[in-house]
Amino acid sequence: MTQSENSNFIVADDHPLFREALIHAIHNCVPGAVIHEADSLGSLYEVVEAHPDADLLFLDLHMPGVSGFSALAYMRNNHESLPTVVVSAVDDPSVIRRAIQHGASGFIPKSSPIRTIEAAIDAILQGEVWLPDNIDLGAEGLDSEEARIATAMSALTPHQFRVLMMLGEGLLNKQIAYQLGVSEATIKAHVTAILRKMQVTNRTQAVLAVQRLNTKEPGLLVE
Amino acid sequence: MTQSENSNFIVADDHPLFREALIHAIHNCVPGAVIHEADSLGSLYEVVEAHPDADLLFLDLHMPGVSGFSALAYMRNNHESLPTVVVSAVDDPSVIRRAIQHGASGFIPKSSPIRTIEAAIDAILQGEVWLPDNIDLGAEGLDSEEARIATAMSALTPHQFRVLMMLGEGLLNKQIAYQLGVSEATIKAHVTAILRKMQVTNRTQAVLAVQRLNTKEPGLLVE
DNA sequence: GTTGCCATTAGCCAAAAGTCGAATCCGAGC
DNA sequence: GCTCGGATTCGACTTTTGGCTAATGGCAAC
Repeated sequence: MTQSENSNFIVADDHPLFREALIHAIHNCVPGAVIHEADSLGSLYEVVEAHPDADLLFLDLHMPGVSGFSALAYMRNNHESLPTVVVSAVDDPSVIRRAIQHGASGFIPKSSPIRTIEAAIDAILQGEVWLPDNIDLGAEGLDSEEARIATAMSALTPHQFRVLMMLGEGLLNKQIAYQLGVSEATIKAHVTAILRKMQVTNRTQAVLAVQRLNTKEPGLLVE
Repeated sequence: MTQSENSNFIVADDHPLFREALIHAIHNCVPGAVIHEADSLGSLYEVVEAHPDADLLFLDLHMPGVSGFSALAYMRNNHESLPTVVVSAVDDPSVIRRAIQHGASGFIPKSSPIRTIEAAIDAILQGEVWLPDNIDLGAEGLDSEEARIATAMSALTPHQFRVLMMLGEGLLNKQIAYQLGVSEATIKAHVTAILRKMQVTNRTQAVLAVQRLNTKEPGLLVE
């Protein structure tokens, strides 16, 4: 019961059932809340654009069109005034830690009991950063390479970001153009811009960079 | 003290210090053991070829040239008679589970005390599958997509496999050709063969497939 | 309004990627 | 020795990428 003067929330999750459950929980916390839904990267764009005044975004890490921290990184750097809570089925401590480091205002595991979820929503609306129990954020900062990629990626325009995600599916320029309903020349222009901003020289490297922001653990490369 | 009639072992790890420690432990278990070392994918090929009669391979999951289960999958399907023990700094239960499912004869976390490592070596030489304590293999089989990729990958020839790993580093055909000392046309031919065997249509998709065999958790895609 | 950024497209070009067919090499088996 | 099949190699050819320029329209800030 935090505020009720027409609070605006956005729930982005591709699982209708869970979306509904979450919305229900939100209504319990904020009776008069207005809630907008998104079930994919595309609809998230639309909803965020249509409601730039939203108070809070509940973001799933896995939706059609995006996977991992890409969307979170992008959101945090392009809509700074919109706090984002990550809602995810993965509740690995390192994933939680990384979500917070990427700017999330909280992390709600999907496996949480409703009571807990409601407590989380309340806490976050109070401005707290809510985390599951037993989570030690630890001192270790974000992998510097990962941070660099996140920053580079948030410099992308919405279209570019979307194209990048599609590159990450192994699609051809031609296929991307068709799916987005624009000419291949446009996609090429976007890709060129993406490569420049990401500081890589070809699409494969761009895709590899995106992979580093997946929910899986970071590089653990040579050490 | 299991056997000592000229046992042959291969230790593949890019960390000299740890390699030495492991060799020392092996000698403690098998006094007269002959040990061959590899510190990269390239040298692993050479050593395995030079000693096809080896009794056991200790394989690190992260070496220059390979990362994740790729090398394990390849080894298991191309040198079936050579049992392979995974030695890794990552000791996540799911990683251990997947290593076994990819055919490893055991899993030794690098963090183990020497005593434990020696016990593990002994056990494995007796033909047992050794695992760290508290590991429940569980019933869940390998992600079917992951299994498909592993199978496809083990159908690759050594050269093709190597090229695939280099694709996974975002290298150009030209760079791969230079590093392997052959013409670009050769690499292109390899790549074409790789794409066919992996059932993908371009290098980006091949790289994405390889990524699925990384130490990180499997897909957890749409669900 | 003007300025600037973004998105869109075309056209051109060089480089890279990918396909095909063919020559060569090499080990297993006869 | 010989043959056979697969691996490796490569050149020629087509398609895809990616860089560059330039022009258009929309939108937001100044």
